Amino acid sequence: MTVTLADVAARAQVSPATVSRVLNGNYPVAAATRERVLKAVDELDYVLNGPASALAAATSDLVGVLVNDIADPFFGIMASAVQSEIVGPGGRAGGERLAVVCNTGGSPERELTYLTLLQRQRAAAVVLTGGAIEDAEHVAAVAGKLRRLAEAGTRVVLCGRPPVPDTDAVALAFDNRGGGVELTRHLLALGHRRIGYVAGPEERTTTRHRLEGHRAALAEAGVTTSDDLVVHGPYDRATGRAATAELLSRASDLTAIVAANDTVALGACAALREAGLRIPQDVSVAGFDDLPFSADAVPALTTVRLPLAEAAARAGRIAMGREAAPAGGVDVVSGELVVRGSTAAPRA
Amino acid sequence: MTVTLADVAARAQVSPATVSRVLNGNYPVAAATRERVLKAVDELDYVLNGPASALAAATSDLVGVLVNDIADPFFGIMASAVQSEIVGPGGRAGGERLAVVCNTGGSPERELTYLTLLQRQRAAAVVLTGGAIEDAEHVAAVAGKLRRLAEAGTRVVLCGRPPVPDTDAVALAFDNRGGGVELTRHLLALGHRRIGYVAGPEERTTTRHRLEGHRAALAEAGVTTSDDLVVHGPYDRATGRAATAELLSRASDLTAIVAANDTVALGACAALREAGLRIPQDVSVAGFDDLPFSADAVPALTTVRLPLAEAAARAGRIAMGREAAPAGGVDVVSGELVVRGSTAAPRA
DNA sequence: TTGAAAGCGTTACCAA
DNA sequence: TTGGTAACGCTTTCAA
Repeated sequence: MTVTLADVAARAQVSPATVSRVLNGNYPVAAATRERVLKAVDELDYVLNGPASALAAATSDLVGVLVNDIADPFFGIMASAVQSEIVGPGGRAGGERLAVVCNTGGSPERELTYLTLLQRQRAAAVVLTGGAIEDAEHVAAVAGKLRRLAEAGTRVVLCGRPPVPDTDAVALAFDNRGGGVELTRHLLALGHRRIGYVAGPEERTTTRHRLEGHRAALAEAGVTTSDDLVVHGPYDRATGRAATAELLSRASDLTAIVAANDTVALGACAALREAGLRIPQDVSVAGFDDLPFSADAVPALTTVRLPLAEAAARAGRIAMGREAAPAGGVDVVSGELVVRGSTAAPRA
Repeated sequence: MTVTLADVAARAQVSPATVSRVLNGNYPVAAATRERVLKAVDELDYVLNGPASALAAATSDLVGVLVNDIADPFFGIMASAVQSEIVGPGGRAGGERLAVVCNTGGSPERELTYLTLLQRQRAAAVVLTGGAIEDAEHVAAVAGKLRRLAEAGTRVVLCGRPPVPDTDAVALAFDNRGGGVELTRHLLALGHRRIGYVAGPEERTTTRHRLEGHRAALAEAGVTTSDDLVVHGPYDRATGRAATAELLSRASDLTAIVAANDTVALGACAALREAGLRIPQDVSVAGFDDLPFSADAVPALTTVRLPLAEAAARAGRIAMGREAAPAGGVDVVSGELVVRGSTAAPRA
């Protein structure tokens, strides 16, 4: 029914082994023979059987990408960056790897489930993006899974989360704490003193690090604040909106708000608009990340640019072995933060 | 090195066949035996070999999802909806299917390449999302590929694009023309007469249908327009911005702009802001789609809601055979359009 | 440079 | 209900 390697071999008058070699291009084959084989492949409209190939070679051309929320443009960009970088060895047409995007929704269980599923697929590599959950038990479980994956030959890349000990996983960490410091310093320099903070979900490395940076900047400037001015929630627009409304009710003298990420910042803008406040005249909004849609669509946004897309791309490259993994398997991206935007000084 | 089915069988004192049956749960096995097997699986930390399984069963648990741009929230939502619906038969934990998200970037070649790659993987299903490219040669090539995929047992779902003849692909078409009519009627009812239109890329079904609807609504109201008021471009923010600037320079008396989708609408808003115009007081912006971030972040946006996420979810279900395919394999979603938002009448 | 043949780990059919 | 055992289609030594 379906065309197999053997069929191609028969038509090209060579052995299956030769056809395999031509197709994989990793073995010397006489030019004339190659032509003959390629011709047969074309005539029979042959398509390699991936599973069979993966079974025999003990590795597949699938690359898993774990994201918290694929509907969030942030992760979409990450996924896209990874996808564009995972061309396989040789880089010939059709020899590309396939990205398996796994939506964990921030759930620890699903994270583990997907890791198992990818292990089952004998994935060539797995890229975990976004902040890690800070639960000792879960961290240990993930570490175990990653170790097992690595043992089975799967390259592991952590993008935007801290390295995992005892693993040869490549870690691309972002300087979230430094970003938090810089963002808040920026607002302080403009004269803001009452600053609300819409933080991400609790028990997340990104949330904690960014908040730490925020507090450090305030302390450094001798500005006192209170826990009242911090509200936690998921990285979505609804949270930004509700949290901002809550902050306004708690402290009507706020002049600025820091949002955990761009999506949250958009929600914050919506809440301010609904409250009849103008941005940035009445309240300035500053957000992390640098998503394309926020940059000029919401010019009031101060953006701390964490070069995530580029980093993801680089992570993909590292994962694919086209670049040596840095010593220790850890590579911290930092010092590349950019503060910009059009936040304004608080009204006199 | 790695644990195999045979190892589990040995430890549980049963045959490999029995272990396979327990794992697949699609065959009667004595409760006691099942327990024993499950225990062995757990103790050995066994993970099924996907490729081997796929080879033997002649089908994999991968589902391909083709999108134009995964960084666009629109497609992120589609991908997410599909992902959440593709639980395999039985629906047991760990028995889930994996979504392979393929970023075509709107390129015909990549579309075909990915289709081939998915064919190679013996994907269980393939979901093509977004408008189709209107090039005869390419359409024929895609149709051929889809036919071949179907022959190999892959379920094919078209989501947001027209059905493909001579294929048993399930098509979920959106009423783009109807949406276009409704959107423009809404603006006309508000009193707008000079309306700019930022269209999507040319040679795309969605672009053409939406624009046709727009023109039909104008004609129906006896409003004359000109090609000057239509600018084409990719579905991105930059296009919305540049196109809007262009439209303003061509016709300074515009009072409303229709954007091809939400992303483009955000860009249009940015351009208006840069031009010193207010939304919707000076110029109203109306966009297609209903992305979460636009609804309240840009309250000036009139939204024509094409229930895409739901449709994708439904498509996923159909694809998985949990729901009978409609007669003829075609299902047109229509009559569910909702016009809402806060566009305003033009200034007197 | 090419061929022959032994796996790779499951599934599914046929018996028992 | 369970076991034995051919496939499944490819890769990869080992020889020639």
